[in-house]
Amino acid sequence: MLKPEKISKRQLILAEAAKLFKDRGYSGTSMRDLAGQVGMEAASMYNHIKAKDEILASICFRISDLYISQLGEISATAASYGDKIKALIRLHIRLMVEDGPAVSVANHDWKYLPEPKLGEFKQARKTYEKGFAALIEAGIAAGEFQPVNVSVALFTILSAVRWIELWYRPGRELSAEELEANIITVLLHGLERK
Amino acid sequence: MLKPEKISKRQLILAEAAKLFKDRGYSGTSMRDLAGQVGMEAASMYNHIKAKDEILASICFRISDLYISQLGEISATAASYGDKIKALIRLHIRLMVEDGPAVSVANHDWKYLPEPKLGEFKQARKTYEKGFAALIEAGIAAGEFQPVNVSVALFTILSAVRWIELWYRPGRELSAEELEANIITVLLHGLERK
DNA sequence: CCTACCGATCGGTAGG
DNA sequence: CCTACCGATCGGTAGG
Repeated sequence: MLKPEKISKRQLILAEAAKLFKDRGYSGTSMRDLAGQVGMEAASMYNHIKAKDEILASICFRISDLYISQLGEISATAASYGDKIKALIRLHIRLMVEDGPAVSVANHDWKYLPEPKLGEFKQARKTYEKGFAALIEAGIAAGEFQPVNVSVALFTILSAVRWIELWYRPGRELSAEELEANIITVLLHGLERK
Repeated sequence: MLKPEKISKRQLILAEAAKLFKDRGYSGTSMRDLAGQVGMEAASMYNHIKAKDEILASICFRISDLYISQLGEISATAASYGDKIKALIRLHIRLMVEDGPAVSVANHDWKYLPEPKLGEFKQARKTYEKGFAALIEAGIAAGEFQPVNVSVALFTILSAVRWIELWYRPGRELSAEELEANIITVLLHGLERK
């Protein structure tokens, strides 16, 4: 028999955990902090989750799975490399706006995963980075992009979109669409006027 | 009477703390971890520092003071706005390579500062960001830069240089000079070939 | 889902 | 700079 209540309680714990981990870090968040946010005693949470690090793993891998599957879809389209990069930038911004705390945890707190989860996550991240880098490399080979160092281009783009969660507040002054357009301008066309 | 030994012991504690905070986070690093790294008992460190959070504050404000004073010097030169931005990018890369762990702590662990230090640090960061933004704004007004949203340009540049410490290993494949040149190309000229 | 509790570890102090 | 120790809090379990 399915227990929909148990599933949603677990989701609630994961969602509140993402918010707390984002604000105070994984080590800085106690199971009692989290229990208070969820509205139960710390001991009761163990009916829904196995351990503190299982919460962390669940958040991190949900996000990395999402990114990897989306990258696959975007890579498989017939668009130009410039348009594929733009689609990836939009993907990052959209996920950041819709799922901010979890994205933040996957970006910063993954290092507290215990082995072997830590190794698996690093592997997943490397898979994503390699797929992204392959698009940049192909764009250079096709003459679409400048012949820059691929790692520098990759991490400049990734860092620009990852840092959004640290300063961007939706609605205030800049809409998500304007944010996308401006980041694409800076990264693809450059700050300097030609 | 000056006690040069005490001063250098304190510096040693601060240097080792920066490395541990970078790797495990502030909350994830215990005073016993740190004491082990320094080569003394946890209790003995209190002869050199007042409290754990005083270590954090010392690291964070040393870095923020450095950035603010350097920004002032660069702003005061007669260079073009493009050259001023380039000089700031080089400053960030140089400090990252020379003082990586401390820069990393100032970028990530400042949020664990207790009040009123937390407010002071946020203020210092805002001062730096406003000075940087003023250069971008002036560059746009002078027709040197494209009319992009200033916040987007500012944080795209800042994030690109801050993220370097998470992936760049000096010497391997890419020298610091090549790194500088490539980042400047992507950020100022854009990835797409014109 | 709660009460009661475990052993371990935390930042920090007393006293020498 | 060390030994010895403090009260608080940690992640987690037993038992209901």
